[in-house]
Amino acid sequence: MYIEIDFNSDEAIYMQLRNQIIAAIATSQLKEGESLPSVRNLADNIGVNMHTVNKAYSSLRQDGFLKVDRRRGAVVAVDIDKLHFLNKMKVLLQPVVISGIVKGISREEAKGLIDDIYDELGF
Amino acid sequence: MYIEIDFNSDEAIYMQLRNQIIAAIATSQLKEGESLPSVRNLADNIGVNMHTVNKAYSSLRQDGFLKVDRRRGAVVAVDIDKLHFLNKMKVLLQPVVISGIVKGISREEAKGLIDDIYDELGF
DNA sequence: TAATTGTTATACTTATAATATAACAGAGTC
DNA sequence: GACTCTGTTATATTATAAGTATAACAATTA
Repeated sequence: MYIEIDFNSDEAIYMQLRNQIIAAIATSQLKEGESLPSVRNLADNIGVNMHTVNKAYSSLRQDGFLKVDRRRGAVVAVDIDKLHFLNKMKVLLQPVVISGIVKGISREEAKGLIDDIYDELGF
Repeated sequence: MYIEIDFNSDEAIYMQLRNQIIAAIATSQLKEGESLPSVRNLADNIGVNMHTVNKAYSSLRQDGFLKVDRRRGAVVAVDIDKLHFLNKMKVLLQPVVISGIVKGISREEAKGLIDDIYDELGF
């Protein structure tokens, strides 16, 4: 697990952590059933507080990317409720896409960006 | 201009304002060259502080959705630098789309969401 | 002159992010 | 049994950002 935190970013540390872990799952650097570093261990590694890592893990658990195994700590366990997530995803995409529309970005150009992202991850 | 603020939302008021103004531009409720309500006027209407509206206007100006005409106040004036905005848009879409990939949402399903958003706005 | 425009400055309150210690219950190891 | 490690919870503190509250400024309009 290679995590890189930008402390000058305006994005919260726990969100950077969250997004990078999800990306690691998407690229199979983290596989279903695999354990993540302990909150204390990862916190030491990247030089942040334990609670910051815990907040990232908690939100990942909340959104169905992790489960907690008392024996093995935080484990990758993606629960897939596509319908629910499609709605959530649309809400998140909406403001970004609408800004694009105003800026003259065509439907096909927007879909091109989606293609780019899928391509770069090898999907 | 119909603006509706959800004070219980976790989305900042000035961001709700910003997104709704951009959406109004996209749907031609606000047209190029049209004036927006004054910061004080709009602030009174929706029941927030003047500075909250000013923050929304400032960020819209910064991102090239408005210009300030000393005679007419804040005016819709979309400056279009597509290339720059495509890059910005990709960065914003990335974490959302990657989450979708992990949740098993296919490339075509993601593009379907883009279509939905364009369709709903009539583009 | 009076009123309006966006903008800037200052001060205050509130909410959230992040840090710092500390403790807990459950599980594994010696 | 003693010890260590797991996520989790509690409490307190600091820092930053959001939002409110007044006030003033220069430019413009009536």
